[in-house]
Amino acid sequence: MTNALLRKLERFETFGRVERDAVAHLCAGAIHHRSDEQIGQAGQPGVIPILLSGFAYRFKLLSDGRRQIHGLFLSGDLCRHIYGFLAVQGDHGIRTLTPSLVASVPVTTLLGVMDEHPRIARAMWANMVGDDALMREWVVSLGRRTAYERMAHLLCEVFLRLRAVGQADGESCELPLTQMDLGDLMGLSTVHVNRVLQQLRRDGLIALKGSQLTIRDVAVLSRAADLDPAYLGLDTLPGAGQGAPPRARVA
Amino acid sequence: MTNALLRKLERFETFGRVERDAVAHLCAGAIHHRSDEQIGQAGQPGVIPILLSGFAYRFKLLSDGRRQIHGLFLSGDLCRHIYGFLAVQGDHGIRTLTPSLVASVPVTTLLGVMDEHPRIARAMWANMVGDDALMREWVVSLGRRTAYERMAHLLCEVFLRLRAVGQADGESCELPLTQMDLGDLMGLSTVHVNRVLQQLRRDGLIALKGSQLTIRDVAVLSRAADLDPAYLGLDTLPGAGQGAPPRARVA
DNA sequence: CGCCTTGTTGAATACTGTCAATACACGTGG
DNA sequence: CCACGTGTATTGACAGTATTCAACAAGGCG
Repeated sequence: MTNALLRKLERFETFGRVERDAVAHLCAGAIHHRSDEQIGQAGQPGVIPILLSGFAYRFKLLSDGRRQIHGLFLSGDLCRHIYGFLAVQGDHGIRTLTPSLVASVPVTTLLGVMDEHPRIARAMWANMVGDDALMREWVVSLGRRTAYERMAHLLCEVFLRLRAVGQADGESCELPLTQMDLGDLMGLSTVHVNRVLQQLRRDGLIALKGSQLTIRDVAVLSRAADLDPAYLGLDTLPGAGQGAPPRARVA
Repeated sequence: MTNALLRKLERFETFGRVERDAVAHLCAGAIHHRSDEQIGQAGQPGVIPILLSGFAYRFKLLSDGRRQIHGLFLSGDLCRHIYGFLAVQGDHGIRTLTPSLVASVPVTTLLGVMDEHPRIARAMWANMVGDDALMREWVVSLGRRTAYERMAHLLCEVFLRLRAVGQADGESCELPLTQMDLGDLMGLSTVHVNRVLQQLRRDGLIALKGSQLTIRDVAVLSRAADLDPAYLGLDTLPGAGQGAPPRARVA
């Protein structure tokens, strides 16, 4: 299995052997986590967890126990913003959904590598831009899409993101989330998630058995989700071909 | 009137005259915009609009006209992430809510200043961390808070953010949003916004006439909103007293 | 004064949540 | 191999929240 982080970054920039080695080196020392285990504890604020395999999520609990998931991480994802090291980040938790391989990279190390390898840096920043777009899209979904559209949108998003890193098998992919997780992800009750899912099945848009998601027709599902086909950067790659970007130190 | 950006950044770092001048210099050449005018057009991707006075918002439209606002900008706010220059950013628009003074700062200039003034850089990054926390909190609100809590939370947030930059008058502040804007901000219909607002008034938590918002008791309203008192960094200032952070080039 | 935007209200409807019961799958221990 | 327990999925009935539609009021502005 090739390094998931590398695979992701290479969607934005073309790397040479040196860069590939540097990225691989970053991920050396990754450790395995079990399912439903916390990662990126507040205890180590200077460290960025990078998910090399598995699924994880970021969430917040309200005082009465309501949970909202506000980040879903797939292979190759950074579980924290690079500059997030500045903050205590005590306002949320990060947990695995499946057994996962996680590299805990000190920010200093990461920034050092980015400093030395401009192409890696550019890919990293482009990657963050994508994460932000994702976050904005979630806000749009939660605020203005119906439960049905929201679910369609989420399933599309996950499928496309997984496919982008080579983890989709044709029109199928893993979706190791319980209906409760899906609910906390999209602001719905478990029961309603169940009903919406069935509706999507009845409409012939998806199949879902166990944690195996199959999308009958991405185009159709996208339309049902009012998904902007460009937003995941699946056609154009931001940052590419714009010449040398300006530079500045993080701090 | 002192520079709003400077005021904001100085919440995170203590500046000397040199830094203050540098920040002020960044904002030279700011231009006035009228109400309901687009700023930060896609045409100039390398430029970051900085709001020096007034109110603005960032939004996305769905294909059938539904609008979701996913960013609210007050004096001193950057309307775009620093690294956002990498992307086309065509997925959303930014508009003023009131007459506003906006400095359009080229990313190169901004990064140059940050490169030269570490304290400014640190403050900028800390500021971005705060923006991210805000975004996450919005997701939580939209997903898991009731309309009543959501509204309470938003009003608290705006008031606290304005107070932090000296734009609150005691327990009152400006809120130049129509009920329709509020609805698009929090994923509610205009009618429901109206009803929730009235309930908040009846409960004695707020007063709202015209664009003047008065909060009877921030603590009580916070509790109604299930607002985490620490999340706006209103007690502790992230980044302060952590020693010299590591460094890396943006690209 | 009349127009337009914004705010307010009521009634009917639609959507989503809650509660409670049942079914199903999987792993453990007997 | 089966019984059992746990977690997840499914279903129905009902309650509650939020939306839609429609009308009207209030205020600013030319």
